Amino acid sequence: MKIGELARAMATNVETVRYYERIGMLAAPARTHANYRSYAPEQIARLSFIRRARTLGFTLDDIRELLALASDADQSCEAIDAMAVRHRDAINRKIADLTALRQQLDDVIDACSQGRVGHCRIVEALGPR
Amino acid sequence: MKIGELARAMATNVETVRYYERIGMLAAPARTHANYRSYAPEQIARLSFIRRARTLGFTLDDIRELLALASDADQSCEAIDAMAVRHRDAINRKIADLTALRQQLDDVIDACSQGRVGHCRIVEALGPR
DNA sequence: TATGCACCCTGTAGCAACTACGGGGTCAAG
DNA sequence: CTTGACCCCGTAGTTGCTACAGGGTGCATA
Repeated sequence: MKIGELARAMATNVETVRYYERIGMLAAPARTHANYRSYAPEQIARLSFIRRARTLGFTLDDIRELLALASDADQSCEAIDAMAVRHRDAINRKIADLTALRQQLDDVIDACSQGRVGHCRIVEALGPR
Repeated sequence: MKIGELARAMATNVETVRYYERIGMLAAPARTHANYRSYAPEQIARLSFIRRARTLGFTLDDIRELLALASDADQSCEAIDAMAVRHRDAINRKIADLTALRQQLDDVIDACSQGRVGHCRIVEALGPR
């Protein structure tokens, strides 16, 4: 599988795949006669894992760790579970922060009475003190 | 006011203030005899605006635009209101994304039965297909 | 007076996770 | 045989800071 097909299949883009190779998230694949990258099923699966974990918000470092943990099938699931829980907690904090922030924005937006900038509540809300 | 006092007052740090100057968010302030930056009230107010808008999640580009709009007190408030609303919508989308993501994480965490990695639902959930 | 310490200066490089470019090679179709 | 879609490499840009390194300044204390 060439890099373009792979990228399309993973809904990512070619540069990202090459980037992952450069930083060691993916092993360098075999090359065709024309020096094109040629991906084996194993590497395709690994990229799939990486992309899915990324869309779940794991960092590349998290994913390195998850992959290391996942590579030993006999190991306990505990560490992986713990990572997922930690990550969920971080997401919960992010949601809480954004919700508070939306409330503040709602407040300034509601206060805006479509006047002149000189009396704009939004501008005032952002001003000093 | 020296840069250190300013930074403390704004709960930001010195490097950030200098960074804002470098990228043109803040004008270069006057200098003391010792070549120390010396901030006038106007610039302090501007930094306050920037920091408050940043904590509300506006990007520096957004803030540049807000500052430009806010600088003409006679102008209508409309454009500023529209920016705030656009921004709130973006935050709402972010909250929705994170909430969906938390649901997925909850699912895999609930499915995890503390077994071996070979059968870990989290690993499976991230795997190909 | 010396000296220590907190503060200030500049300039550059690093972070995460890509994205975009420039300048070229390869391959299949028409 | 040329056009277009693909591939290669290397480097630099993005956002919003943060962290040095290697120096200067200013005030209090011994």
